[in-house]
Amino acid sequence: MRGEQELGISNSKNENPGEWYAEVVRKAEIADYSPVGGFIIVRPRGISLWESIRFHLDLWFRETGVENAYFPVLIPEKYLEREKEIIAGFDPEVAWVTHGGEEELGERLAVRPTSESIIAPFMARWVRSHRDLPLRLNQWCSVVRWEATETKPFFRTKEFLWQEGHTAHKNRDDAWAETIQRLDQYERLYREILAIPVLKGRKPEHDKFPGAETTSTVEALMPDGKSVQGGTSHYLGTTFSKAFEIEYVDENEENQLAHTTSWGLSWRAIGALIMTHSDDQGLVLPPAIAPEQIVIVPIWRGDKREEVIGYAREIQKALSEFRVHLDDRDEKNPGFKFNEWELKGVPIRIEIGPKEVENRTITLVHRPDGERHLIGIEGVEDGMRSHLEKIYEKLYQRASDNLQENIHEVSSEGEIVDKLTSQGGYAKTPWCGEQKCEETVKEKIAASIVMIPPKTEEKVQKGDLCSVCGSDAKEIVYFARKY
RNA sequence: GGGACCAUGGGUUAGCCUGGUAUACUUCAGCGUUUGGGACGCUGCGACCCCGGUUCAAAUCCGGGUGGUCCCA
Repeated sequence: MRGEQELGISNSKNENPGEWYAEVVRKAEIADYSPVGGFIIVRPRGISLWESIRFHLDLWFRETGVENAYFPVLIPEKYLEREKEIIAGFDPEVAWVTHGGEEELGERLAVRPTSESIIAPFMARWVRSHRDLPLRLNQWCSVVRWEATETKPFFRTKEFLWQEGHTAHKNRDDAWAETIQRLDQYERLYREILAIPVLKGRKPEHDKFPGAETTSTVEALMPDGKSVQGGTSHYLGTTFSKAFEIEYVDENEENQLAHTTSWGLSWRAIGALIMTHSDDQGLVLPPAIAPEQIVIVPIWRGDKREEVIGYAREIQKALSEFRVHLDDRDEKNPGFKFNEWELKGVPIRIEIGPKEVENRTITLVHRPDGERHLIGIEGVEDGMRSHLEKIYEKLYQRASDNLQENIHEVSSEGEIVDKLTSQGGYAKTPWCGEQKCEETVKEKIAASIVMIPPKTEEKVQKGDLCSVCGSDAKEIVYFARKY
């Protein structure tokens, strides 16, 4: 039907993923484009997703000793310059404030691209003794990075919402454990809340956060074969402690440098969520994050209206532990409502008509695949819980299958190119550690090393050779095209 | 970092080549009839991305911006 095309999604996820994604984002009322290129306006349904992510992460952070704080959006240039790698790494994409009203400022102010350089000096002030450690701060805020490359809602925007955690510890072991703990929490968020499996590992030397000793990442594979960096956790060693003098007096009354970490997860997670599960009907959301978990659509005929609506309200009440919406609009017919709520991604639809009223039943439909059930209303709450769980399983399973099927073990440059060109996903292969070998691949197919798995999981075997240059391999790496 | 395509009411679009009154569907608002997969009738609101040029006259032709999508590195 014509009307369907115009109201619903007209691009196909398979054939035209870029347009499809843009269309889903706008028609599901997640976001709009801003008049300034690379910025987006996030609508209530979109922010609701972010708030849910924030709710869960924030809870887990608190349970593990993190306190929230807030630091200003503007950072003096002098502060930014105190750590030379930070300034070198971010300089090309810093937005500067130069005027207050008509008056030119004495010193220009950076709109924060990240907050290490404003938080570290205060950590230095607050930390005096080993008794002040560990110090764990987090802030929920937005940052601005003036990206030159093309932007895409949530995946790459010049301003984005994120959380940035900053911690200081007595020694390397404590700080390292911190980075791993945060990475695990990111993995948990993707798995439990977003129904997306991720791979954990570290970034190669040249792709580390400026000033970091190690950058760890969670990577998620999108259905189009590209990898998304879903969150990062940095072990900063004493780089920032030296630059900003974060020192403490230890148990033996000796001065020591603290070891610091930082870790962040942005609304890119929303992009990954949309891209992973949604389809040609629109958004698909896992139950844990859906603004409405269940929508009830009443269907009446003639004089049955009051009876049907009354029964629907009864069901709504029985399900009050869930996020339930009763769509009792008079002016829309059921078909319209079905399509609209599918477009918006509500996991479960309950249809209630005269038949259901008469038999004390409900018809229940799963959003991801249209699976239908006619069930009685005794124990409907428990039933609903298990249906929501099943929907989660379906989504996670499908994403997990996609990931497993697309990790290709290869041992030559030709295979890397072939696999990533024909199927996408990850090319898992031995690497000598030289950047030029990565460059060789990059120039051919714009794929790079996105992740190096922990040594405990993937170790090079004796005799493994770098698949590009053929010299002795130092580690196993994952090549992929990335967002 | 290179290249291609696109921009008309809230959404989808016709018109552009060959300059002159902007097309239709849909959404939206009101009223009435309606409800098991995007209902129907009547009434109403609503648009040529921006700046400049050519011209009596520009949605249309030319130049420059801005924004979006894609391809390549």
